[in-house]
Amino acid sequence: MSEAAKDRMTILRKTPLFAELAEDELTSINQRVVSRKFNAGEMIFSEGDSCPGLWVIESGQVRIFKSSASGREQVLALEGPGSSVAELPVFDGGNYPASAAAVMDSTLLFVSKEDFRLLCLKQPEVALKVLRVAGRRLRRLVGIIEELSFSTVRHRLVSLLLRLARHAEGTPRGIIQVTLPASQQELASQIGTVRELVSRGLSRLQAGGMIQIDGRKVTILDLKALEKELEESD
Amino acid sequence: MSEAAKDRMTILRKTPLFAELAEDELTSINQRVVSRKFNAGEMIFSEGDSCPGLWVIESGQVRIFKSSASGREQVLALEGPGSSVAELPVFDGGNYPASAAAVMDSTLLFVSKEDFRLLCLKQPEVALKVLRVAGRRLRRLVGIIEELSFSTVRHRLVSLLLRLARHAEGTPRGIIQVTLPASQQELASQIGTVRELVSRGLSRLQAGGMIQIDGRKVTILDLKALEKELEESD
DNA sequence: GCCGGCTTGTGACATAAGTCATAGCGGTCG
DNA sequence: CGACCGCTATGACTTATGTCACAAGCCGGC
Repeated sequence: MSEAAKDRMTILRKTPLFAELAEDELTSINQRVVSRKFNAGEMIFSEGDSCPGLWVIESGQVRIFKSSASGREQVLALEGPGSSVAELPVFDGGNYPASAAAVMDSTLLFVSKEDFRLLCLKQPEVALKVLRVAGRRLRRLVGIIEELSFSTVRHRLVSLLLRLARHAEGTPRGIIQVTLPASQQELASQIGTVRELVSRGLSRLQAGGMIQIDGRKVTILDLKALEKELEESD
Repeated sequence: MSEAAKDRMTILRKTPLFAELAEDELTSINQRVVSRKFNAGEMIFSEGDSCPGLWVIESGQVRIFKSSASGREQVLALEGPGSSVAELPVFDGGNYPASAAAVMDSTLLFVSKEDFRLLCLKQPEVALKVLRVAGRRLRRLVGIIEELSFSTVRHRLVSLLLRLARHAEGTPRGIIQVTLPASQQELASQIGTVRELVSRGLSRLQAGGMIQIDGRKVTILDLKALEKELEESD
C-alpha cells in the first residue's frame, strides 16, 4: 500500500461515516476512493450541478454555501477533516442544493454514488451513520433558520462571538481572547448579513465596553454583558 | 385483522418509507405501531422533548414549527398522510429540534426508535428510503434559509401565492382562483414574518392590479406581473 | 520605502420590517 | 338581537437592515 493510501486509511478510520467498519471493509472503500486536491478558494461543486457522489475531507476546510443573484452569500456549514460533504443528495437523486469551496488548500476523497449506495446496502450500520450525520446537519440548518427568522443581526453577531469564545476558553474569568477566524465579509456571510453591519456591530460592542478590538484579535471584556444582549427581546 | 389494522396497512403501503416492503414485513411493522388521534391544534411533541420514535401520518395534517420567546413562529414543514415526521432525531439520539402540532383532527402512527432502527438494519432499503426522505427535507430547509437570507417579505409572499396558484391551476390564461389555505397569521408564520405585513403585502398587490382579494379567495389577475416581482432585485 | 490590493471604519441615506393602537367585519352562541 | 371573538385593514411610528461612497489601515512584494 502506498504512503498516500495509508494516509487515506487514517482519515477513513477517523470519519464518522466509516468508523467501526472492519479493516478489510475500509481497505475496499479505500480502493474505490479518488483523492483530489483543491487550492484555497477553489470550487468543489456548484449549486445545481448533478451529484455524482459524496466527498470526505482528508485535510483542509470546506465551506458550504448558497449564493444569491445579487452576490450575497449565506454559509450553511464549515466542515473539516473527517467530515463528509453532500451525503444526502447522493440518496435523493437530486442535484447539489448548495455550493462548496475549499477555504484553504485541501484534499478531498471522492466516493461515487453507486459505490456508496452499495456499501450502505451491504453494511446497514453505515446507513445508520449517515442518518446520524444527516440528523446533525438538519439540526444546524434548523438553527440557522431560527436565527434568521427570530433574531437580529446584532444577536447573531454576539452569538457568533460567544461561540468563538467558548472554543478559545482558558483565560481568566470574564476576559477571553479570541481571534476572528475570517474577514468581516466572511463573518457576514456566516450570519446572513453584509460586511458593514459586522463592522458597525463590533464597533458598537466595543463602544459599550463589552469587547476590545485590535485587528482580528478580539478581547471579550464583559462576557456577562454579551450574554445579556442575547436574552433581551427576541 | 381488525378494520383499523387494515386501514393502517393501507397507509403503510402508501408511505414512502415503507413502500416496496414485502407484505409480511408491513404486517410485522403494523403490529408494532401505535395509533393515536390528535385534535385540531393539539401538540404532538414540543421542541426539546426527548424523542422516543417517529410518527407516520395516517390522516390529517401536521405542522412542524419553531417558536421564539416573543411568540413568533416559523413553520418548517407541513406534512400530510403518508409522510413521516421526526425520522432524523431517531438516529442522532438528540431531542426533537422543533415542535409539531395537528393542523386539523389527525391520526398518527407511532413507531418506536428501537423498532425502527432494527427495521433499518434488517431491511437496508428502508434506511435508503429514510435517506431519500431526509434529502428532500434538507432541500426544503435550505430553501427556507435561502428565502430568509436573500429575499424580502414581499418576495416571499408573492412566491407563496405563486406556489398556491401552481396547485390551483386549471382556469383560463393568467386568471387563476386560489383560496388562501389559512389565516394571515399562519401564512405569516410560513414565510417568516408577522401578520400585518401579510395584510399590507396583499393589499399592495391588489392596489397594483395584480390580484383581487375577497376574503380568502384570491384571484390572480396578472400572473406575469407577479412573476416579474420575483425577478427584480436580488 | 512605496505601490496596489484587500480589509476596515463610518457617515449619509433609502428602504424594509416590525410594533402599537384602533376600527371594522363576519359569524356564533346565548 | 346583541355581545363577543377571531381575523383583517390601516395609519403612525420606531428600528433594523442595507446601500453607497470614501477615507484609512495593513501587508506583501519589488
